[in-house]
Formats: sequence, C-alpha cells, structure tokens
Amino acid sequence: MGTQERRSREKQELRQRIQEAATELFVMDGYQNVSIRKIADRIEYAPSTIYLYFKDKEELVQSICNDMFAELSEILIAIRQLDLAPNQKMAKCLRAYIEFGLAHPNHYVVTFCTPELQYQHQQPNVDHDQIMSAGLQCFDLLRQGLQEALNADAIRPINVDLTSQTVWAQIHGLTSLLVSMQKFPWQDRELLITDMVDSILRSLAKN
Amino acid sequence: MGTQERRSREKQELRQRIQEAATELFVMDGYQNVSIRKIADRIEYAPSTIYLYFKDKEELVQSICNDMFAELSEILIAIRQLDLAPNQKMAKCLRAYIEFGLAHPNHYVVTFCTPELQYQHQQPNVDHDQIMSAGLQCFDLLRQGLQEALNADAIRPINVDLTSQTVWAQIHGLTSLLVSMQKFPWQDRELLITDMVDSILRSLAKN
DNA sequence: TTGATTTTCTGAACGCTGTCCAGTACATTA
DNA sequence: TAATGTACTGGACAGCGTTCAGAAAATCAA
Repeated sequence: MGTQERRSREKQELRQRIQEAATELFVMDGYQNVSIRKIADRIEYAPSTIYLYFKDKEELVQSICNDMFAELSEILIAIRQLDLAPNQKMAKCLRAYIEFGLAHPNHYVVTFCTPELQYQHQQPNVDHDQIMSAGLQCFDLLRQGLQEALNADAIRPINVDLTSQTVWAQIHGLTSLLVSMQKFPWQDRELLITDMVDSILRSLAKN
Repeated sequence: MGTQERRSREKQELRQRIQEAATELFVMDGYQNVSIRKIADRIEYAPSTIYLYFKDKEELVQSICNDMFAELSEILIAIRQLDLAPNQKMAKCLRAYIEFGLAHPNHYVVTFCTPELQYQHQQPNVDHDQIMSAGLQCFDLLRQGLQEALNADAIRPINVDLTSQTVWAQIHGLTSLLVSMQKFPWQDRELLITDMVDSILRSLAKN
C-alpha cells in the first residue's frame, strides 16, 4: 500500500513547486520582490498554504540560496580535483567564487550580505551554520585549498585559519561591491577579477 | 524683517529633528527599523509631515549615512596630512576605513551593501554619485593615497585606477563580512584587520 | 483689528506586506 | 457508509510607505 509514499512524494513536489515559483521572482528582482502572495498566485494556492511547507519567508529564500550555493561547492570540488599546481587551483577557485557571485547576485546578497542584521531580533541561538550551510561549505573549500598550498610548500608560511578568512574577505569584497554598486564606474570586470586574484596570490607568495 | 530667515531656520531645525529621531532608530536596528510612523511618533508629528522634508524613506536614510561618511572623510584627510611615509599613511587609512565601518555597521551596510538592488526599479538615471557622494569621496581619498605612494616610488608600478578599486574591494570585503555575519567564528578582529592591511601592502610592495 | 493669502501640518485612505488561525473540504481508513 | 486525519483556505491582524484633500496656523495687507 504505497499511499503514504505517494502522499509524501506529493508533499515534496508541492514544496518544490513553491521553491521554483519563488526562485523565478527572486532571481528577477531579489528578496524584496518575493512576496508570499505573488508566489501563491503563481502556483494557484492560498498564501497560507505556503506556511505549511516553509516556516516563513526567510526560510524559503534561504533554502533557495542554499541550493544555489551547493552548485558552487560542486564547482570548487571539481577544480580541487584537477591535476594542477596548488597555486593554480587556488587561483581557479578564487575566480570561480567571484564569477559565481556575479552570475547569481541575488542569491549572493541574501547569503552573505544581509543575514545577521535580520536575524538579530530572533530567538537567540538559531543555528546559523545550518541555515546557510552551503555558503559556509564554500568558504571551507577555499580554506582547504589554502591548507593544501601550504602543505605543498607553494606559499609562504601562514596561519591558515586567519589567512583563509582574509582571502575570503578579499574575494567577497569584489563580488559584493560589483553586485551592490552596479552604477559605480568600475574598471573592466575581467581586469578587476584578474587583479584581485593576482593581488591575493602575490600576498601569499614566498619571500 | 527677519521673518523669512526665522522660518527657513525653523524648517531646517525640524528637518534635523526628523533626522535625529530617525538616526536613533536606525543606529539601533538598521534600515528595517526606521519606520516613518515610528519617527513621527518620536517627534510628535504626523507621518505625512516627514514627506514635506524628505522625498521618501530612502532619501532620509541616505542623508543620515551621508553625514556619517563625511566624518570618515575628515578622518582620512587628517591621516593624509600626517608627516609619515606614504605606505604608513596608506596602512593607517585602510585600518581607519575598516574600523569606521565596524563602528557604524548600519550606515555602512546602507551605503555600500544594498543601494543598487533597491534603486534598480526606479527612474533610470538618478544621480547615484550625488546620493552617496560622501561614501564615494572616501574611496577617492584612498585612491589619492595610492597615487601618492606610487609617485613617491614607495610601491611597485600599478594602474592606480584599477588597483585602487581592488584595494577598496579588499577592505570593504572584511568590513562587510564582519558586519553582516556576526555569528561566523571569526578570528580576532584586530588580527584580521592587521592581516588584511599587511596582505594589501605586501601585494603592493616592490620586487 | 480684520480679512485674505500663503505656508505648514494632519487624518484618512490606498494598496501592499508577512503571518496566524478557525474552520472547510477532501482523501484515507475502518 | 461513517469516522478519522490531513491538506487547504478565507479572513483577519498589525504593520508598512506613500498620497492628498482639507484643516490649522502663521504671515501679510488694509
């Protein structure tokens, strides 16, 4: 009697339909444009139904972003498995991170540019690591790459815990500025990315 | 007959009272917590009165942030006038920028982490340079510092237009991540700032 | 001092938001 | 067929930014 399975499969499917409808709105116009009522209209359900599948709007959007960042993880993992010098892998990862953020600006902003200021009035210790686990996993992959380069003696001696955070901040800085301030008279994006990656590698170089 | 002057002075005063009330709310809890109705309550005027002094909520908050960043400009200008080696001034400016952002997280986020995604659905060419002129002036001061270091032959040859943007992105990255992700297991802030500034100077060093 | 004019301010409304909950409608089981 | 349990909804609540006709107040002219 597969009734149970069918029902839970149907639940799963509706959950996904909600996510997909929300994603369409979100990708176009960002967090502000994802309104529960608009999503409900799109899938032809009542707004309140959405709350049977997601605790609140925040959880819904977080899950959308999490899925996106899982893709970045895969990209980074693929790069790390290439047969290249640690520094080259490093450079490729840094570039991939930035380009990913630029390709998915709204996901990026929600994941890394706003969370705390919104959560600060909620219950004290909501597990933030869980909420944006995929985003943080991407950081950890960068950290591993740095550790690998250090182990291979490809860079100067560093404190990996400290420097990985610095490096993350550096690539995040370019990504978030390009995404947030689209009207600033930026230099060519390719040039900027290259310059940033070069700058980071230069600061890690031996001597 | 100084009636005219008195009246325009009174207008100016009310405008300032609105800004101050808004600032209190804003500093505590950020953009979301600045509601026109709350400000109106605080100064004992009707909500609609505020619209006689500010075009909309965005303009009000921008003016608050602009004032704050004017202070950063002064700090940076003061540093640039110190009698120090260009690299040392540079380091001091970078550090001052980061520390300023950390001291005024909500101002920082509004000025550099959100603007475009909110403005993208408004009239095409609102003069963004004007809107956050003070914030951008701070960038320009950093750029000047870099130019000065280059002129003094204190750093390797660089494209100042390009590298100044890269450097800005680097310090912005640390500032914004620390501000936005307060619950992430960061290394000690002092260490991080020092590491970032060192990293930047190292990447600019000759050889 | 009175009346007309200009400036400042307000109350009520519009349309939107996230969220909750009592109650309906339906599918499954006995 | 009747009882049970799940899925869903309509309507409400409290809040938001913003607008605008009209009230109130201040100024000016006579």
